[in-house]
Amino acid sequence: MVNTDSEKIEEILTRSIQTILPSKDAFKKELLSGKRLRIYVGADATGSKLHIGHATNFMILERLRQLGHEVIILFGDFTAMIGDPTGKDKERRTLTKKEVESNLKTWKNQVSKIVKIGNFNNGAKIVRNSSWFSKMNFADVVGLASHFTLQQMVERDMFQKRLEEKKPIFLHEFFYPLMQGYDSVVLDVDVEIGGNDQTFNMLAGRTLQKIKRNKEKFVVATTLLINPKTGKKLMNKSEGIIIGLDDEYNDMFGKVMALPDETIISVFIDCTYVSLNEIEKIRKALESGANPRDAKMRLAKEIVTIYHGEEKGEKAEQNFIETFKKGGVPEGMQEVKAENEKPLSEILLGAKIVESKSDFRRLVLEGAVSDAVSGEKITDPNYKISKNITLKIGKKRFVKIVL
RNA sequence: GCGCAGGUGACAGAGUGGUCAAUUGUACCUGACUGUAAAUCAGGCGCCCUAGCGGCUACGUAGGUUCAAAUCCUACCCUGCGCACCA
Repeated sequence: MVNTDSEKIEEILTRSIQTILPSKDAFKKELLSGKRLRIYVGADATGSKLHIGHATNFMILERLRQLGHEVIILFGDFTAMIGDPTGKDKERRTLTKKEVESNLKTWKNQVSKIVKIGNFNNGAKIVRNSSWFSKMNFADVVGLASHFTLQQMVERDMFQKRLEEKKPIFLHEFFYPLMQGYDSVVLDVDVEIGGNDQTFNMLAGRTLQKIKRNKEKFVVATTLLINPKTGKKLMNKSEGIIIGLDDEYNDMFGKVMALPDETIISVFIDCTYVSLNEIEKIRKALESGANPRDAKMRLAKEIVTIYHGEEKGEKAEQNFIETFKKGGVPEGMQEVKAENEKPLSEILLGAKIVESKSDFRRLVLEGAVSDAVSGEKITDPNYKISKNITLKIGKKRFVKIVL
């Protein structure tokens, strides 16, 4: 039986949700009806990386799962094999089967930190869309396309913009909404949850559900993490910091600390389990002049705890205090094995810590490389390794070189 | 198919024979200041080395002209706009 606690439902429908289509009331009514709904979240399998922006959707999914609804997580392996919808990519990379498999594995591992997956009381099911798309033939595709008009497609903001700018729009880009929409039909879902940048695609699924099954599909568009100052998306490759769900715990903690202050509250809401009441308290504290750093420390700890457990959360916090407040050396840093008398530049290049020897050279000349223990700077770009050494590169990179 | 415009570094966008490894902005990196935040200031931002007014590779692709090409010529590929085609 599903839980129809009105208060609980109201909270779920408020937190991190921007819009619900056709309407929040209609969806709430559906949830209150006691009917067990089938709900899904999809994500492309392009890389194995999921970040805390994705987590928002999975958190909502999990809340609904806990109410007793049927929950599906869609692994977009087929969509990934075709390429990126923004069309800009020149070499569309086709993933091999092996890559897809390994992506799925890490992906599953990350998602399971948030959503209970598996064959026990109401665990989430994982599906992949290659299982139906790879079987479709061209006639099927044309049939699917016949449900939409050019005008509907072109209405989309992103296309409008490109039309205005006279930038190319490739035909295949119209297939992404179609494919995503078709996922909904195959899975016969009642609800889809996704970031608000996915609204158009999710609505395509709503349209198709109506046509194919004469059935309503609710679209839940969640808020994206944005930097209120620049208006740009956080967790965006061009904006810098991406906090991956499988980031190493110290790294994760550090990345959260490096988030802009203005985003603290929204990250609390969208990426943690801290109650809204408590977040409100934090917000008020910040307003009345509390040091944002402390709020961010709390935030970082909460987030690390979700993905690495409480113990690591504590540890990351301590490490952070040791390293950055007191200027010490963090625990659990990357270790690189090296031969005696080997130039440091080669060692670091081999470990992909620097991009090139020139890069290393620049860093040395900028005074960015030092012995983390003694604090002594390395000033010779041709420095050869002769003993175990712990290096600090810039402010945040630490490496231990072991002979 | 024809005509016109265009293809430049992560992105945007200058440059139209030498002084261009390429103006500028954003992003990014480093230093100072800090709270591994922001703002600000300073520097950097293709690769290699024996580090120099050094070498190599790069302005869609392939050739060519020239002492010298991102810049000129030819062919090809790709994009936009317009015209034609409209089965």
